[in-house]
Amino acid sequence: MTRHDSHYEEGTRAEREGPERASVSKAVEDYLKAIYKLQRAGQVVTTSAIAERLAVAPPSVTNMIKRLARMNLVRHTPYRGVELTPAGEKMALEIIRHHRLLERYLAEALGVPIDQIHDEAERLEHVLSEELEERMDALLGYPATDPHGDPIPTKEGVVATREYQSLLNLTPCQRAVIRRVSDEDPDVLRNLARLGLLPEATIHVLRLEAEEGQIVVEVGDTEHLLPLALASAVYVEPCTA
Amino acid sequence: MTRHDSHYEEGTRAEREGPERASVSKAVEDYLKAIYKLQRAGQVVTTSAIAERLAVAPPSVTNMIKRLARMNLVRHTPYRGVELTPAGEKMALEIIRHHRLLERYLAEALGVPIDQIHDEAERLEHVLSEELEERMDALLGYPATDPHGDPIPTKEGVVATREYQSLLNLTPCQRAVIRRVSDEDPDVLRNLARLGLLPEATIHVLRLEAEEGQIVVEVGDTEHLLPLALASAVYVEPCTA
DNA sequence: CGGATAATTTAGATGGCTCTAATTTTCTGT
DNA sequence: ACAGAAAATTAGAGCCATCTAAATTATCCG
Repeated sequence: MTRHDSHYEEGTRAEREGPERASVSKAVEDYLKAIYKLQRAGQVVTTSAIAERLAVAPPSVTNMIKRLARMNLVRHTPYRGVELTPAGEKMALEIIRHHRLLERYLAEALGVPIDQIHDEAERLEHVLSEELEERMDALLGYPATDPHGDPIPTKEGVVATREYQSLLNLTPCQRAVIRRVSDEDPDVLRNLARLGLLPEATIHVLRLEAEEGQIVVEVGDTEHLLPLALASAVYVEPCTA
Repeated sequence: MTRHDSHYEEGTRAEREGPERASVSKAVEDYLKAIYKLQRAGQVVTTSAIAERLAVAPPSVTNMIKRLARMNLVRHTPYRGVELTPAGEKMALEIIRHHRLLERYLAEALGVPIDQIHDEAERLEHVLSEELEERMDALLGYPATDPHGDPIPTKEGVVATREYQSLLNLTPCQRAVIRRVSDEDPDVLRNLARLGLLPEATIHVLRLEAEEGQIVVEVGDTEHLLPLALASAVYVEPCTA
């Protein structure tokens, strides 16, 4: 009866919270990741925030929250919001690690354009084995960040968080190294890539255009007028020289 | 209301049989693949054969068959068995293409041992985008077979089927090139790999041991006594010299 | 050819994840 | 401090994919 081995992998096993290996559905992983990111962005994580992030109706969230609470991945105070337990946070970080490692791999090994890697990784992250994770990690030389500049959590769940300042804060004549670009909007990302405005690039602020925070920057040998939408997606570390 | 975009992707859309793009659940893909393989292995595809292959109870199969029939992926004659429609076969071949391309990629680009590639590919095949498929294909130089020697269907759904004879049919002193190894049993595969008995290897049959079809073969410079379990998993093309 | 056996299907249930509509609770502004 | 608005939850439903138990249909053999 090999039949009974494979069908109850999704969730049921995790409920008796064995320390074994938590096989969990894609939906659960998506919720954990969303909660983690909202939590990290400050304040309490509300039902509606999760709903919006996952493009799901609020009652679906309430429903899932209850399941997550039963699995001890989340602590829920009704009407008050939700908080990851250590177990939940660990799981969230594993998924984020998968995601960011995949992004790096897709960009580096397969040459996938940076504005597409997010969506690809989004689908792959749920089926990446530890074995493959390890192989990709080694092949890439154990990278610390993904192509957007976001830190890749370690296998132990440690995230090297660093805050960078917005490109918008720079003043004319300053030089800076791009450290992170927002991965929110693929369009923005595609345009940044076209202009060479990606992490590790050095830029030189030439001047500010009066209206609406537009900035003229020099990258390599060419100068570009950056609209607000682009400039606000770029985070930099000013050169101290 | 971006909310309504993403939730009805699994199956529901395919039911109104648009010629657009069939987003289909993992389960549907698994059934199609199973039916394809059983169909190809000859005879009528029965409910119980599918059930056994997928390690699922027969009523689950009946249930899914009805859904597949509604989607026009399968023709079902109650109590008589099932047959893929052209649309169903095309879809099955796409998945098999994904699977075999992934196997090749995992082996070649990531160095995953041959006895593990099947299970990895099994999970990845359902989330591989056309974009990534194309990139992997190009990177590998458009390979014709997977590491077990099974043909990779083209994007158009053409499979270059070739029949090879079993190693067991060879007679002493014959030389042959291994063309295919069965991917059924990972253990067998691991042992074959350990002995260098993989596709493209040239072997030399030294003699047959009396009992139970054991065979002594030379691979490279060393000779091995192959138990039946191993020998029967190897398919060869005899050298015509 | 007809009854026993095997295969298939129907019936009915469950769990996961989603939805809308209705209700309850919390927040907020005057 | 309270009424109206906003947020969260409950209620009730549906689809997918699975299960077990029971009924039906096909097959096979004496």
